[in-house]
Amino acid sequence: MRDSESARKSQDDAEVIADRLHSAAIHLLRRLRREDATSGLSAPRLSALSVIVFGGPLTLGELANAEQVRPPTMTRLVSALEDAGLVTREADPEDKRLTRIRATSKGRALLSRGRARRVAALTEEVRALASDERADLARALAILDEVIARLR
Amino acid sequence: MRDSESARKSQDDAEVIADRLHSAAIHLLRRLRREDATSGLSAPRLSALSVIVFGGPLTLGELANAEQVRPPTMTRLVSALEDAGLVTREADPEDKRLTRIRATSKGRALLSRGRARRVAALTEEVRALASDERADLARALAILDEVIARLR
DNA sequence: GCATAATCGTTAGCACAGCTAACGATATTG
DNA sequence: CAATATCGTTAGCTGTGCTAACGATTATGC
Repeated sequence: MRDSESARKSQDDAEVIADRLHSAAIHLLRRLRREDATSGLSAPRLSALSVIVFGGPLTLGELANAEQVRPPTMTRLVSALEDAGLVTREADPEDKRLTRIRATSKGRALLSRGRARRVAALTEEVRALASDERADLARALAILDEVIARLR
Repeated sequence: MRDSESARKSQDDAEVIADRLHSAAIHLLRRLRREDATSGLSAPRLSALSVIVFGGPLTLGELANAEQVRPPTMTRLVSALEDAGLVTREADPEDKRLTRIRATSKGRALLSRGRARRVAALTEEVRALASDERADLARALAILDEVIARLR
């Protein structure tokens, strides 16, 4: 294979892979939306709660940043979680502009209890894979995380 | 490692992988939403158009099924594409209940022209990967496609 | 053959997630 | 101490998903 051909092919590959990633993400989320309903929380709310639980208390801005969402969007997500009694808002005594968001015990409980169930269907399918396939997937996810992080 | 440990670990792995997949899909789509705006079409519309262009003329039901979406949702997606002059609806002469949806030349043009641009940022990052990383990703996508298909 | 049942796509109406613009409250700075 | 910057919220828009209900058409059963 000549160099120019090789270069073109690698370029096509990148495009095809990007396309397939895009499509896979769309279809995966459409499927999971349904399963998420079982735990009573939508995917974005669950994702935000997870960050709050595992990332300790955070300000709303930090949270919006972590979730790559604009502040008004995060305000609403947090309000929904607060209404459900899963997180609390408390004013920072140092800087009263800030709102610290903290998970309640109920929020932590829901997350650990729901962890198995909320992506149950997906977990089931992943579990059914051969171990080398699972390894491929895990390796790809590490790569993907970096790709996504670099997309800022 | 004892068998029970091994079994538990593989179970945990499946759960962790499922979680990470979920999270990666959410964040990837949030990032790509912005890029899609460049081509003037949202991700779901682009995805539907792609199926129409490459899958030949389809009925609305077939399309909804292919995209794993309910008929009313697909009706609206198709209406938007039709308003943009990218697809046409035509009644089936055999069975007048059916609507055949076909891509216009404008629709085909947009897709091939926009292909590079619409996931440009993602393509860029994928292209920047080492070739073995790209291979990992491609292999994982094949596995992922099957996992998603089995999620029905 | 004709009434009944099933199928297809649409409409209506709801919930939710994303965005920008604009605004008060608080901190920082000149 | 006045002007400016930052933080979070509110208001209002667009878009995607759903279910329920409905007309139009086709298939079925008597």
